[in-house]
Amino acid sequence: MKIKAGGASVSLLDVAREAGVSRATASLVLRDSPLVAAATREKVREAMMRLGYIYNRGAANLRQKRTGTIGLVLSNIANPFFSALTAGVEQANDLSGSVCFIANSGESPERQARQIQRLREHNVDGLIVCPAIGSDNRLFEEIDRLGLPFVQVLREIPDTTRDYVTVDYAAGIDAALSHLRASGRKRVVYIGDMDVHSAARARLSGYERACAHLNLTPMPAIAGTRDSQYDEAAFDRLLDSTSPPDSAICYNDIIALAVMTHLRRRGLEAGRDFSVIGMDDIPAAGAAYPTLTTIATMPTRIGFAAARLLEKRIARPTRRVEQEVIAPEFVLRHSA
Amino acid sequence: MKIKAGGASVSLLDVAREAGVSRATASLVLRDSPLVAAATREKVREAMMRLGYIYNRGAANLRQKRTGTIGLVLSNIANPFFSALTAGVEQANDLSGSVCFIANSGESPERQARQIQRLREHNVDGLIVCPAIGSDNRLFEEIDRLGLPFVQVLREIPDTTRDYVTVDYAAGIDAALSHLRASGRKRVVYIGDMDVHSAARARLSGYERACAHLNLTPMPAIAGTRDSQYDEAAFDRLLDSTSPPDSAICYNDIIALAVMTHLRRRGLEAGRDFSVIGMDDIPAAGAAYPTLTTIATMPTRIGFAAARLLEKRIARPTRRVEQEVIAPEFVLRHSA
DNA sequence: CTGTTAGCGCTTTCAA
DNA sequence: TTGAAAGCGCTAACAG
Repeated sequence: MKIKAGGASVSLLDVAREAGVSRATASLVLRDSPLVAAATREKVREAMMRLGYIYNRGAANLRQKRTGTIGLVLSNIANPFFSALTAGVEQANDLSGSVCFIANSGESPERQARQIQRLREHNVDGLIVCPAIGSDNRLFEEIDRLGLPFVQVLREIPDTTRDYVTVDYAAGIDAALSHLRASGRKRVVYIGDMDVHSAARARLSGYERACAHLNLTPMPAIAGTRDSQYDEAAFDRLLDSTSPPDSAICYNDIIALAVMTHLRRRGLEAGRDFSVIGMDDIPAAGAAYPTLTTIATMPTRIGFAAARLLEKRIARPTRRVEQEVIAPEFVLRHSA
Repeated sequence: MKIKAGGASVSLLDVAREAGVSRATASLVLRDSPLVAAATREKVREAMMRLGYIYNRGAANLRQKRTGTIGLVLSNIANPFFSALTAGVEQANDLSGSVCFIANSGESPERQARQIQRLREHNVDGLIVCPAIGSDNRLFEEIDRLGLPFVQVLREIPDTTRDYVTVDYAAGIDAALSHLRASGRKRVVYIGDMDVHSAARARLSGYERACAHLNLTPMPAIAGTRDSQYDEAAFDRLLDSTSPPDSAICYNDIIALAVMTHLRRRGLEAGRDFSVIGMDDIPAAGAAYPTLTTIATMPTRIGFAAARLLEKRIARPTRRVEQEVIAPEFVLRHSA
């Protein structure tokens, strides 16, 4: 048994020599080709073991179109919602045998462009992106001009039609408002209005349509910010007005939890005196007191679906564009 | 302006031809070599722009030792703690210009081995691993036999000395117990004892040593499981005993939150009737009611440190092994 | 300062 | 069923 000196890696040629065959034959063994005789295959396999051979995909990629890598570009990895999404992508990848680069744009379009560029240099087979707030179309247009398979998640860039995974927010909000109405609430306010991306707009318009449809009078929405704060003063004014709300549906769980805390400061108990419903079902929602009723937006499932969609696109680049819509689940707990 | 047909990517040779120079010169421009004349550089740069050239690192990597990629193998990406850690790694990588593969072992040593194998095939420059429970030494021995730079985080494999980032749990627990004693608690129980990995053992022994050192009588620990459950029946028996505990320090925040919920069921209010302290400071801790006092284990900082350590190891493979210990922070809220 | 040449480790015709 | 030869896109060593 000979081992190459200096940690230099053993190549297919080494294996071939060791097994007494040509490089081409060894290559066929590598890829389980039926063309090679069982005995030869065995010899080669043994040589690989003996030398501790590691397949060099980098080299193989030079000759093939696919690299078996994809890129996942998120607007904020630290957010538990996105980590669940990542887990979903990872799960699908583990099944398909590809491996995933992760990148964090931190809501910066510049950083996002840099990351995507870097991923392209690494020859990823495709990209899953949750676009940073303020992303412009040009980058994405370039991506599909180049024919790089690409799936958008959650947020849609305007004037764009491509593979896309999103959540049927309207359905979730409809379920939530139905529940509120059934439990006697009549004045539901929406907290966390912001016009930053399609998901935020979809949530608000889901509320508006549900109100119309359930015969509830919509109230003016309370503004929110992209870092999950909301206009507490405006909320206070509304609570002190002559016709205060009796319940709230919030842009996300983080805002909902803040609202509950604020209500407590005002001596109101969420669930009894005022109903609060969040969105996303982050781990903190189940741990809060009272536990937060919320609309679960199924991040793991979103990630899994996006990875599958990307795989399909990579396999057939010209297939028609597909939009997958994940059904949310209404999670009834104690805050509403 | 000519564009290659069929989405075939433009190579450095195309650029060189377009600019009227040789491939080698173009390559130098690519890497900002001072050897090339300003005018030539400009010509080449323009040609790159014109053709929409994308640097192919895969090809470059065939000639160089480094690929500018690292692998991050975690035991559970969906856990918010690890997503914060990932964000830290990403941050360091963004600075150093490398890019990060992410893999999830899901606490399965087999899956972990498969993922690491896959990453090696992609020629990663190094690996950051939080070993799955039950990992055996062989895989890791092989990794450093091959001289693949490698940093362990949080959990230590027995009989091993290599680059390692961990948290000074003992110091955090000491601060927590000091606080409990100062606020009049005398009987502190440890909840979540499990002998699964070094971090779990370090947390329990931190409790034992702090008790000794602060003159508190240690109580028999309540058992926990790796999926963050604990032996509630045993806890009940202890509460009903003749000498019940007046406070608890828990293996992690998840267990601590469950303990608070259980106390409430028994009519006890955390913070007033019984003190509860968690560990890690996950987002849910701040959102709980009462808000959870905890020992923040700084996951982002851990990830950042690990990435830096790995970078140093990659740069100088023979440097002496380094262990970095992150200082935790005691976060005083309302549960204790 | 720029060009020539020789590979990196693999896959892929094509021929034997 | 196996082998020889060419080449993927780049960098490194050397010569000019």
